[in-house]
Amino acid sequence: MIHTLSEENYLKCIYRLYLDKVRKITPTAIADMLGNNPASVVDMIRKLSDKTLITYDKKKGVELTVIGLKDAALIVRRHRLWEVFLLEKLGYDWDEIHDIAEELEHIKDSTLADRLDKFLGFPEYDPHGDPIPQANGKMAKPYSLTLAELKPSTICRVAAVRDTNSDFLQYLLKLDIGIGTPIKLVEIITFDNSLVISINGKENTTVSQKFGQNILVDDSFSEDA
Amino acid sequence: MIHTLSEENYLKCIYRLYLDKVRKITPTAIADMLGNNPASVVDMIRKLSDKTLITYDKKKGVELTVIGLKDAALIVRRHRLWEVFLLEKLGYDWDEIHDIAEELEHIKDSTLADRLDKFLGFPEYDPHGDPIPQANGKMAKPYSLTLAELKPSTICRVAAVRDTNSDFLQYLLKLDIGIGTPIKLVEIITFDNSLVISINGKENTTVSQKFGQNILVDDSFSEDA
DNA sequence: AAATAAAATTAGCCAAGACTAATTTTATTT
DNA sequence: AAATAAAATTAGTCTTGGCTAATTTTATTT
Ligand SMILES: [Mn+2]
Ligand SMILES: [Mn+2]
Ligand SMILES: [Mn+2]
Ligand SMILES: [Mn+2]
Repeated sequence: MIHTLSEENYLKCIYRLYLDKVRKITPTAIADMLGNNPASVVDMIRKLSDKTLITYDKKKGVELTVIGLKDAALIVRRHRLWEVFLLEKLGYDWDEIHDIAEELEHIKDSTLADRLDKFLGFPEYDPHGDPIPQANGKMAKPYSLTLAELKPSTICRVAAVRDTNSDFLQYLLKLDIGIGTPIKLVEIITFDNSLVISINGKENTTVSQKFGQNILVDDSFSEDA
Repeated sequence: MIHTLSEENYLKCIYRLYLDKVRKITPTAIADMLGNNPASVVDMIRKLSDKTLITYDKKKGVELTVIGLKDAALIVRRHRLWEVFLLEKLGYDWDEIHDIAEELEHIKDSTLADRLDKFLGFPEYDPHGDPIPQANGKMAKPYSLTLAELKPSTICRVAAVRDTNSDFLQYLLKLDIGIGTPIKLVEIITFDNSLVISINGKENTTVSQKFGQNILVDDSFSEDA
């Protein structure tokens, strides 16, 4: 079964809410995420239900069916593989790739994703640190611990970024923060929860709580001692 | 100015007719090529005229403006660059790439084509032997001499294929004919203009006139003696 | 429990891009 | 020159995927 571009974007949005463990996926939640009108969302919920990609129940909200879950994962797979391609092969910066991948993910061909995967050397993570779903739709657990949740004096590595907004990514480039960069959380300013951090051993910098909530970290070092 | 997917497909179609030196590009000619209804074509002619990509005059038919010509060439540029990518990097066969490139050519990003061009090593021809337009919209003259037009006993090389239909390309694969393959035209059967040819020095084979009209050849050997 | 607010749904409208059927214009034959 | 055929155009319809405005349903407050 093939899907239209719009159907795929809705499906991906529902998948994201599902992964974020939103207890009840409502028309308004979807509308907010896509910037669409709730009335339009209700229409699409009907279409996706008819295609048995989702179920909808006033009590339970929207839920993905087994087919819907797999199809959504495969769209995300294509998105993230194309992001790797754009960054590694075509030399784009990490703040430029998301919007292009947003179009490339909809290219229809049964073997394209797998060929791209092979060509790229079977990458496990995309340039933003997000895990790439496999051909069977299975995906590794995304990172979930944020910099803002750490205790002071903790040392960690940047594992992924939550936001792929271009402004945020460019800010990170300026701060010299990328995937893998070691960061030490020096202090939390109790007044506004600002974070004093040391990036890669350099002098201290202060960033906002919002900033810290968008950096996903790995605080378990097996390789780095 | 950005164009919709449909606008781009119409523009490309008109560009093709222009390159084929069709004396007067009419709504029916466009409709036939795209498999659309002439009424739909008339609608789109209005849209493309409003965007000053073409002019339309009952006497002269459709003509590309300078902008329309360049934009059309850039769509073809993207199509052909993606075809090279799919064949050389992802390992597709030459009969599989056209339809996928038909979608990829519409991806919108100002630097994508040039980056892809560089990544592929600035190829001059696509896998079907068609010249790839440059970033400025200029393109080398396509090959135009067909196998069916040669005199018997002529030896040539396959330079390009006119048709990118999958059946035709698979037939060529089976006959072991690709771009660059040497072919000798042994004899023309006067009854139905069938062609007796020798592929790469092998024993004679007979092919139809239609077949010969879809093989573009180079009969001037500078490198091959 | 009533009142109020928020969310969901319905109804109706719009644009793009396709179609068919009918009509008008242009070209070809006789 | 008429008759006929072909091509172009117009008018009206359909589907997809948006929208707004109005209504109904569900949740929260008071
Ligand atoms: Mn998308
Ligand atoms: Mn990403
Ligand atoms: Mn196309
Ligand atoms: Mn080609």
